[in-house]
Amino acid sequence: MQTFKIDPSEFKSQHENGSLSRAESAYVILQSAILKGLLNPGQKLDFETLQTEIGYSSGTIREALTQLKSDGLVKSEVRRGYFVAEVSLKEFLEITELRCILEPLALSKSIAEGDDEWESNLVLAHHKLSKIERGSDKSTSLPSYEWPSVHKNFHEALVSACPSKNLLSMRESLFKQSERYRFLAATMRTHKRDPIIEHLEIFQATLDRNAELASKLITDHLNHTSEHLREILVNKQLIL
Amino acid sequence: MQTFKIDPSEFKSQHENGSLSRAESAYVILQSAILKGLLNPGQKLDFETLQTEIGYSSGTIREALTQLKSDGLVKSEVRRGYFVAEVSLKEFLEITELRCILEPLALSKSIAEGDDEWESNLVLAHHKLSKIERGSDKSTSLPSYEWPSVHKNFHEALVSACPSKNLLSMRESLFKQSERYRFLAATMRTHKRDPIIEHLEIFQATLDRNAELASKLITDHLNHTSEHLREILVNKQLIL
DNA sequence: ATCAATATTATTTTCGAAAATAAATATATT
DNA sequence: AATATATTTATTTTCGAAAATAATATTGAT
Repeated sequence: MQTFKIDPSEFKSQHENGSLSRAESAYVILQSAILKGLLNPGQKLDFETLQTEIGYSSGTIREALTQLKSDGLVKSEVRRGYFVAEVSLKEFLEITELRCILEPLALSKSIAEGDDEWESNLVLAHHKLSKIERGSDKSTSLPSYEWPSVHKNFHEALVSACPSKNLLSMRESLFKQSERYRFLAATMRTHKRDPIIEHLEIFQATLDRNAELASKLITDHLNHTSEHLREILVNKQLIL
Repeated sequence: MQTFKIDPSEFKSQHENGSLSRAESAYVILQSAILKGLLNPGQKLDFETLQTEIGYSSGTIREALTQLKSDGLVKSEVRRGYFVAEVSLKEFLEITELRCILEPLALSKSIAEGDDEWESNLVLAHHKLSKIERGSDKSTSLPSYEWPSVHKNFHEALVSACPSKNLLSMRESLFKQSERYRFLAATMRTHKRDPIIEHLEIFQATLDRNAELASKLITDHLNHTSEHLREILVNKQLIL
């Protein structure tokens, strides 16, 4: 019996606090394990192991896996069980292409509809991100473990005023999948100059309510990051 | 205790034949009931009723509901249970707008990649559709109960060679949601002239591998159908 | 020794009862 | 009578054991 080296404690607390059901906790735990690469692409996910790792019953685990499947992070075959979804360069490029269509669309709608609350929330989100990216929290250059969630937060704040729930959930699903490739490349080098400037420019164009410019900038941003990741992934021969 | 008037027999057989798990059967049964409007928007879905209607255990029902939720056909609140998703004109227009972006994209890719098998499959699908739409099966003008699945099949055949699984699953999800509004309007008047011609034109442009024209035609098609449905829905005051 | 048929083992899938939680009702207190 | 507290009832959520199915190993026949 293999072990997955998952540490459920940080997520389980949310269940103890009553805000999440157990199935949801299990979902969050597993999702994080897959995104972070603790579970390898293609790996079999057998209930026995997952139960002992996470602690919940088989039925609860099963519900979490069902949800993960709809995120595209897990695949299943009838009466064959569940597997971590595979990764490929082809898929990564497809995801990027779709993001380049949906992100600017969501952003434009958000810009058109965003109210004062949205605006201040965005200012806050960008402030936190730029602080971390400039490493002003601490003078150490070690990549902040918080960066992924703060970065995610900023991009979510940008589009959060978009009224189309469908669009937002598609966007979120693609964002999640991209995160997986980012972790694979393990390039949380937030001290690079380009992304910092790009985030700032997107932020400013959005506050200026310049949808056209903001759309162009976010598309460029996605393409740059994608190209950067692609190089690393191909060099490291992590995906084919 | 309410009853839903669901007839599970037609879908259950698929489970008996071994091709589907029970949870998947339950999923298909419930999905169909929601799409067809047998279950009303906003309606509470309590396990007891669903169990007696469909016959499977609560755990199996629960798994089906989890999947339905990711299709956007069902919503849930923690420890409050499951509900049929609401409908609204606003959402319908959003769905149409997204379809107008994703369908042409998927179609273009399909045209670029489609092989001979795709082509002959498409010819067949269009043949079946046009046969039903012209009512040549029977001279009665009663709307064929098969039309929805044949129509769905044709649109699926168009895009089936698109290599992006993500794009296809988003497209499918939007298609499903649109179906709901179509059933609501209950306008399976397939004898109308416009949609028949439109299907034919899309079909021809696709076979000609004219991605640009095919894209334009499918967008127009979606907008026309949408406008048609919108009128009916608003007139009947089915959605606000 | 090879292949087919059968038995064993390992996993997934399903079930329905138990625990946990929320809603509704009743009781007590001011 | 109105509000707060306790009790009951109704539902959802969780669990782990039983049934179903697939994978593996064993046996027997050619």
